[in-house]
Amino acid sequence: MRWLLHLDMDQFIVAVEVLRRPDLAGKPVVVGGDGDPSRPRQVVASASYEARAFGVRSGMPLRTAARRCRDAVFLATDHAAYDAASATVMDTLRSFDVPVEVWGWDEAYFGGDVADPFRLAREVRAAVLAATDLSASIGIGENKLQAKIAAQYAKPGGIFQITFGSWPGLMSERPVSALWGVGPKTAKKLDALSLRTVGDLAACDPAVLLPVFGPRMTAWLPAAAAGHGDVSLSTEPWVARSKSRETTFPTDLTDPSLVASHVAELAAGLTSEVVLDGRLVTHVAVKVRFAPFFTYLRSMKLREGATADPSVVSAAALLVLEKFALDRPVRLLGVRVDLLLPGVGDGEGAVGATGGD
DNA sequence: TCTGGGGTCCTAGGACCC
DNA sequence: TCTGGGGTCCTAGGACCC
Repeated sequence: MRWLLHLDMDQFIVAVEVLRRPDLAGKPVVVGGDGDPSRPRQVVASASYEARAFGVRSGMPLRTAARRCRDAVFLATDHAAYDAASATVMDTLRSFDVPVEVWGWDEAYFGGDVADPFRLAREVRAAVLAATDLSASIGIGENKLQAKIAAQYAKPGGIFQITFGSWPGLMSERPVSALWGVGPKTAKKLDALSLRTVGDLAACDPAVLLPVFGPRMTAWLPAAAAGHGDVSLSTEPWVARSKSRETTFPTDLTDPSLVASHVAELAAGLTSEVVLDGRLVTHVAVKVRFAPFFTYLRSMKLREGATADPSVVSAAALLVLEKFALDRPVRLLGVRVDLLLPGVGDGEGAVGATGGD
């Protein structure tokens, strides 16, 4: 029988920090930004269960977190540490004889044709704990959606199984937002159609969805609500489609020449990084967030085709920047470069598509 | 709750071509 | 010629996730 399992590390970022600071175990810990909650424009990346008990949530401003939980210990985010811990977790998972599909720092799908998924889950959980001292929860399902949701039921540190048989009993009364892929906007649109629970959505006539959602969503929503999901496992290493970097300034930028130099630097820096991975840049996008919070994105395909030249990309980024009227204080600047997929020609330089009939 | 950073995918409209 | 029926490319924006 084919089983999909989902490994989900428990409060991963905080857990990695506590490994380095064992004295913090069992305490309210909040990780985010530079770890200084007195500075504005920083948010919570991860909060320990003890901090969550005070209402601290990821995405919340650090200042708010500090107000809600006076005794919390605040720590700066340390991507390199999470990268390293994640690599150990995934290597451990890959040491089992099953396909593994990594989903970010702290999640992975695995499994396939396994006789005893609970046994596999127990062994994986024990191996991860032994290798990293980190706790994982594991969901078992007949597809990825079921496995992913099962992992939430398994938290913390447990194993939980969902099947088509148990799905309605577990999910029918839950809000549509419990489904992976249904966010606040979609939930609101569904609410306007009086579709509030997963059960409502599973039983609805797709014809009522079609005017509000596109054909894809219309097909997907009721299927997901009935517990259907992807059963494939791709072991292909993840290939980035794009790479971006953005900065929120502690105080707004008002000098357009500073804005321009910052954009040029971001673009050149990103290009240098992706070139190290043997990638070429095809498009460049510039993101500007004006005070108080108006965000715009403008982009351009590189006229000269895919390039590895940082100066070409930064010149293009400046061209894109000209699409903005920089007449207001700038709160955030970002640059994204889109990457040529390896093994794909970009058409530039290809001979004579002169065609015609 | 004055609201980060890094990603992916989908849709829609306009330009342009045959 | 006052008007069609595709198709593709490009950009903007929306939505979602961790």
